[in-house]
Amino acid sequence: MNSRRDVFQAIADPTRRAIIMMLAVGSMTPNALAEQFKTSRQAVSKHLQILTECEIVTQEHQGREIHYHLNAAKMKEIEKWLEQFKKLIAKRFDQLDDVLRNLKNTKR
Amino acid sequence: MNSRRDVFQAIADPTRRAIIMMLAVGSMTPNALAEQFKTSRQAVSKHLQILTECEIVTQEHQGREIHYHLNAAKMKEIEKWLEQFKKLIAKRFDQLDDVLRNLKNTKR
DNA sequence: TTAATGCGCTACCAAATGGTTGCATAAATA
DNA sequence: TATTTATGCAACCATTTGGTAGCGCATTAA
Repeated sequence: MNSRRDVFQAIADPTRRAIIMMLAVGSMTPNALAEQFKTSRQAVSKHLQILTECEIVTQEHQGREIHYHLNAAKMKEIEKWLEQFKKLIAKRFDQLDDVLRNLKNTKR
Repeated sequence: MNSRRDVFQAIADPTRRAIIMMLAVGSMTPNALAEQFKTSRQAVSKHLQILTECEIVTQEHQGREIHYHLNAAKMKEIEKWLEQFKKLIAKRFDQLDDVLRNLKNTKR
């Protein structure tokens, strides 16, 4: 309920996912980003603010422009969670294997 | 803004992530799930409804109990997105390599 | 200096979210 | 049959979200 600012929140919005993809290619300004989408500059700016709070993005002031850089390392957290998840799934299949093995052994 | 019901929405909430983890181990009823958390049965039920709409979870009626199963395949979508992302990042590093190579070649 | 540009920030708004309480229904139990 | 149990569902509420419009502040251009 409270404003969780984590990676999962960051990638929950499709516009934000698109922004992340753009910044994965190279740093950009809010205006440059906004031109790529159908949303306004302000909307993009708001997403950038959220992404900054999630520590997925950092600012670099260059004159009157602000370049947004991607903190790719932060994305590792998603990968880590997915790995954990996959480990649990694997364990489940292992248990299934055990069951199947037992069935095999006990069958006449 | 509209109610997007996708995998990314599904894992955006920490309680929902926990539910997914529980179901990764084995199918469970709402009551059994609720006992694991500090939230109410109804709250968990609402999350299960969202997860069902996201097609991450399926129901299996068994008498008066409803067993919720995880559709692990759906989680692949996250993995797929992450792969795409990593490909872009890799490309960026490749470009950086090019730059470095050029610097090396042109330096006296 | 004046005008234009890039951007943040503050309302403001409709819709969604996450949660609670209470009721209805179906199944198991006494 | 009466009661308990498992669950969904609707109503309600405070907060968040995603978006727009407009103001203000630097920085660059004319």
